[in-house]
Amino acid sequence: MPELPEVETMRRGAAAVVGGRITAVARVPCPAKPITVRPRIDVFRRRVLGKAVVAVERLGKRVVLRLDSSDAIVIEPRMTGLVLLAHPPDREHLRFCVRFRGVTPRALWYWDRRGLGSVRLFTAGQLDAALGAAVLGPDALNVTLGQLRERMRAVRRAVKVALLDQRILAGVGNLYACEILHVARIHPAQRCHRLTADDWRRLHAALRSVLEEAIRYEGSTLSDGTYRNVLNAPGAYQNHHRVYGRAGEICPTCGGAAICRIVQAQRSTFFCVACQSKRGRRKTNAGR
DNA sequence: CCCCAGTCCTGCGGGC
DNA sequence: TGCCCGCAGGACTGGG
Repeated sequence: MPELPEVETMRRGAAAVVGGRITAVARVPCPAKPITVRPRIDVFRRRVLGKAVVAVERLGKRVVLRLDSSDAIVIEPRMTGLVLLAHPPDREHLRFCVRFRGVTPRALWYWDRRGLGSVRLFTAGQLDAALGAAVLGPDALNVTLGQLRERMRAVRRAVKVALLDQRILAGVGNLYACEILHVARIHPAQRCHRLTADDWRRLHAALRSVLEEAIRYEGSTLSDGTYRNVLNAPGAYQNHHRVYGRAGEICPTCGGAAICRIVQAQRSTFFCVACQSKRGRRKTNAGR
């Protein structure tokens, strides 16, 4: 489930193709239902052949290859997509290939077991319309405390659900939302408009620290083993998860309570009732 | 505004 | 032992 740390790891790896000139693009014949590629492959090919990659960027949970034509190839891995420069986990789920001259490695692959992801070619204008600041919130790694507070405070939803909304903040998914709220000691069902000034400060600090720590470990490879970096090596942050997937285990922070699992917006939320009490952070419980 | 259910998709593991 | 169902959830859509 690539979220910001996994996609950032892909981006850093894929930056090796900057300067390369595209010599071929192709869908890879795959027994499963084909992934979404837009526009049609013949049009896609005509627009990118001979163009050079000038930058590899990340937009939320997407990898963007900027071309010298001002077009951009946008790879969206969704649940099980991988950007690879070598050694795919298997051949049968390879979906798309871009070949280059002038750089090593000579090819970039898109691999996707479940095939929920996509590869799209956008003009600069299309990219702004689809993924510009009016659509996608500020990046979770760069957002300021003030931006975070103002954007999230505008909704009355549970803080965990709001963190997953890419229009409010880009990059956080289910796993890291759980981890961030645990470090921030905020109850995931707490409503955004009820958070205190100190809650916002801790949330902002935890956002940065958890995401940066996860990037240092090259993301999380869960028990299904899907997530890999561009060289097909697993991440290591799963060994440092405090709450995600650990229902019933003792909280590593307080050592005094078991981690609970609840469901919010049809997704699993893991948290510690002791560390992340709704009442515990407040000066007074009057009225509750 | 907010919430929910359904959609896409495959692999895996729990339960019988 | 083998099979089936449910679950995993990111992004999106439509209905209440």
